[in-house]
Amino acid sequence: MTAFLSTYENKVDRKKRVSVPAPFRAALAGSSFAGLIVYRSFRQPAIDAFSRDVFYQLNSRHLSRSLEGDDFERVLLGGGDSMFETVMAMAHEVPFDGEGRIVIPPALADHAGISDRATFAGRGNRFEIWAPETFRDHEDRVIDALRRRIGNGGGA
Amino acid sequence: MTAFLSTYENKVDRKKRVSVPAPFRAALAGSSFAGLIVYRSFRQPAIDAFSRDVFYQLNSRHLSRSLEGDDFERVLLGGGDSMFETVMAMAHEVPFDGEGRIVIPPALADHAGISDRATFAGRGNRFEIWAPETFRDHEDRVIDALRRRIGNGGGA
DNA sequence: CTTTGTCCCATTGACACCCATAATATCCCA
DNA sequence: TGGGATATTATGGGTGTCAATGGGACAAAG
Repeated sequence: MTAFLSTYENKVDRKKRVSVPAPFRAALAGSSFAGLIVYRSFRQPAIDAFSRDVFYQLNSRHLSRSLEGDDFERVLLGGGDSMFETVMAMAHEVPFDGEGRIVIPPALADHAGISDRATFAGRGNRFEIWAPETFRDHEDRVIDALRRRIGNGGGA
Repeated sequence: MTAFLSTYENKVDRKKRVSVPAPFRAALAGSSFAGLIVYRSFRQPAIDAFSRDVFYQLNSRHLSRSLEGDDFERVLLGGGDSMFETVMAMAHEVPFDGEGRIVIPPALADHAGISDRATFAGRGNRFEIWAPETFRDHEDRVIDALRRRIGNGGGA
């Protein structure tokens, strides 16, 4: 499976459309659905985005785990994993238009503070969508923390 | 896999292209992708370069580890491994052209201070790209430090 | 009838691909 | 061993293609 790599910044046009970077679309090719799964990030002022296939894979894995444990109650009634169930309810399916653009659901754009530009940040198996300034600040802080943690050991 | 050895200096042409030294390209032969993964070095004013295959292996291991552990929260929320995620976002995939050249992403060239010439320094499993003067200064200092250490700590 | 969203087509600007040349290293054979 | 032939590299530049963006037409919804 291809990974989501690198960071891209694109324009949100006046119809609220934004191009998903071509390399990310390529990583999604072969998916049963031309589009994305998105939801509000729990930890950050950002949007989490997945391939629909990975999402479905997660779901079936979740189901088989309950079945293997003969936990019929759980399969039928749910519960016991509110995180999982909450995310499923929060998720939006957003389709591509003919040019590979999406419309970010207003509630999510709001949460991320996205208005006229959007940053797509690859995270391997998924990617995130941010307001550009917010993203820069956030990454600067994270990189600083990492640099402090690894020190300049080895230096050479 | 062959290692990246020795140091080469090449010209950056007016289209910002620079030839990757042939021995380094040879070391990358057999990769599924004719090109490199590059990102800003954490510690130095330089660019780190990897084989793409190494990167993708990292990623798929990362996912399968989470799935095998049924760690849905980790997959869905991310945030469990900031080094991994940060590098994924910082990384650029740069393809070779027919002649084995790459275009260094402007942000990275800037970070390394590269304008019209670039130095490729082999580091075994990876290599680095520097501005020539910066590289010379840096190596001088490192070699000096090493020499002092050996001289004092002694033995031979 | 107005509004919202989807589809389709046009524009532009960057870059990947192509070919050409020069410089270097390598090989082969006398 | 020398010297020319040959392959491989590094470099320069033109051009077609595709991605990103903009906007209009049409359909669905209120």
